[in-house]
Amino acid sequence: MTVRSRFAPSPTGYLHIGGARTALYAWAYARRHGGQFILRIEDTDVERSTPEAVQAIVDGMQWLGLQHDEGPFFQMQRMPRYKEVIAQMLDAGTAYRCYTTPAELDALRDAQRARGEKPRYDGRWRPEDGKTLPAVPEGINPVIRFRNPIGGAVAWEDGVKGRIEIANAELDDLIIARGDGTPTYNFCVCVDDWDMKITHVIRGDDHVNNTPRQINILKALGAEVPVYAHLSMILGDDGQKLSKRHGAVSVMDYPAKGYLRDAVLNYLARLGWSHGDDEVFSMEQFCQWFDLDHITPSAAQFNTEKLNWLNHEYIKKTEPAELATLVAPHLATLAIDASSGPPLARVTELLRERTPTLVEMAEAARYFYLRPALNAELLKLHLVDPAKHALYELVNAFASTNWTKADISAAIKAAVAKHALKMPQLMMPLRVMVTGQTQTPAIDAIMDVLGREETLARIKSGLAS
RNA sequence: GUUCCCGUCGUCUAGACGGUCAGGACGCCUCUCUUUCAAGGAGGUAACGCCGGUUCGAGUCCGGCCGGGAAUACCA
Repeated sequence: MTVRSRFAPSPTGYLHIGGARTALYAWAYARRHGGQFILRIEDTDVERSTPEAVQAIVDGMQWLGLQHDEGPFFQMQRMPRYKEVIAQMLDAGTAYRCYTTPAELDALRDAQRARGEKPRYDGRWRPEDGKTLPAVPEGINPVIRFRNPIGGAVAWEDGVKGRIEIANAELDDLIIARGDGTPTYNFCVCVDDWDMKITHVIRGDDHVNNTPRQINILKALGAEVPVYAHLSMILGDDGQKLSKRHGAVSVMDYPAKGYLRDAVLNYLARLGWSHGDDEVFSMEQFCQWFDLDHITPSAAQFNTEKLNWLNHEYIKKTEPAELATLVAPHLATLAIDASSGPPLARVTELLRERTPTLVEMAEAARYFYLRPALNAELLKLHLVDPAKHALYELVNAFASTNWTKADISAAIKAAVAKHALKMPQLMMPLRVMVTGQTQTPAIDAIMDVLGREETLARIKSGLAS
């Protein structure tokens, strides 16, 4: 049996972080077992589905690098097939027409609730041996209901949660086609999973309650029941359920915030699944290790601090040239022209040790490309008398210094020694004059990258102030 | 209300068979390195929701409770 998993989002908004993790796990499971991963768009909710959302999902999957082997399939394009199956079920007696109106249903449920009962369809149109059905009313388009088994229970071995069993008595005859003939979600899923030969359904926790119904439908269809694995949800940083208000973050927000794809993937992989103590691993490793047994059943809280750490780990490992390509769009966002200064790769090499995200890296790169304004306050603090004299000398020395980090450093150290100063007494004023700030990479390295001409211009203007 | 799911450091988690000082990671704190700040190195802080039961022994098994979530739609 070859494994076939699927990701089946409904296109009602962007691909959010929870959906991304679900997709990642379903994808990894197929990869792990040499199977296929199918993308299916569940767009039967015509009211809420939009083409923009479809595009957003596709874009998100693409950024994540989660390639599907088949699809995307659209449920709206499968209507004839659903109708065909419904006709078959009507013939087979596993489904039936129900003429109860929505208003009647509401009244029924209200009455049941008033009596403290569980609201459910009472089966008034359900055919039974020896039962006389009501007369078919005029002018009502019937819905089609699934004839759910009466006794016993539905049970399955959930890949994440273990054995789950629900009594059929808890399940009523759900509607599988509306009055206008359009099929409903629980039914479409069954037909799709069946037709697409899905062997493993890895999806969100919110579908646990649908599972017994789907299993019953699948059985009525004579279909093979797939393995189900239900993932618990991801909570926001604050422990609250993710929603629009809570940065219910689209995955596409992550590249915009300067996160690397592999870092996001790694973080998501680790959020709810584990492989012993392993924290940092590649997607190749993940695909070899991933299994259902080590998925946590409980909800996970998203932790941006840890994502930042992981992202930084990845940034530190990325080649400067590659980082240059990655950070370029962020520089553009900040209106920094990277062609107006030193090669970007030299800058990223200096910065990668200290910036956890590409956005921070871009911000930190600013003074390489734009001469910083003199900061009077910092100059006053660091450009003090004993050092000032040495700095004037140093500027002269720099004119003939071989412009490499080592030689620049040697020149500074010579000046420190000659004037009996402490290292920071020269390093700090230089740092402030050259970069306009006090927290930067090693100042000799910065001067080297910036170039002699620009560096000296900045120092002179600082000394003259 | 009813059904189902979930409950280990602040956070992510390890935890086959019941016996571990309950381990790792992020964060935080301390020290260290140092050319500022980071990064790095070395330490430290901190958890089995509660109550019973079974057992020589329970995070692990059983029961109850509490807390959180989901479903109970002609949404998906």
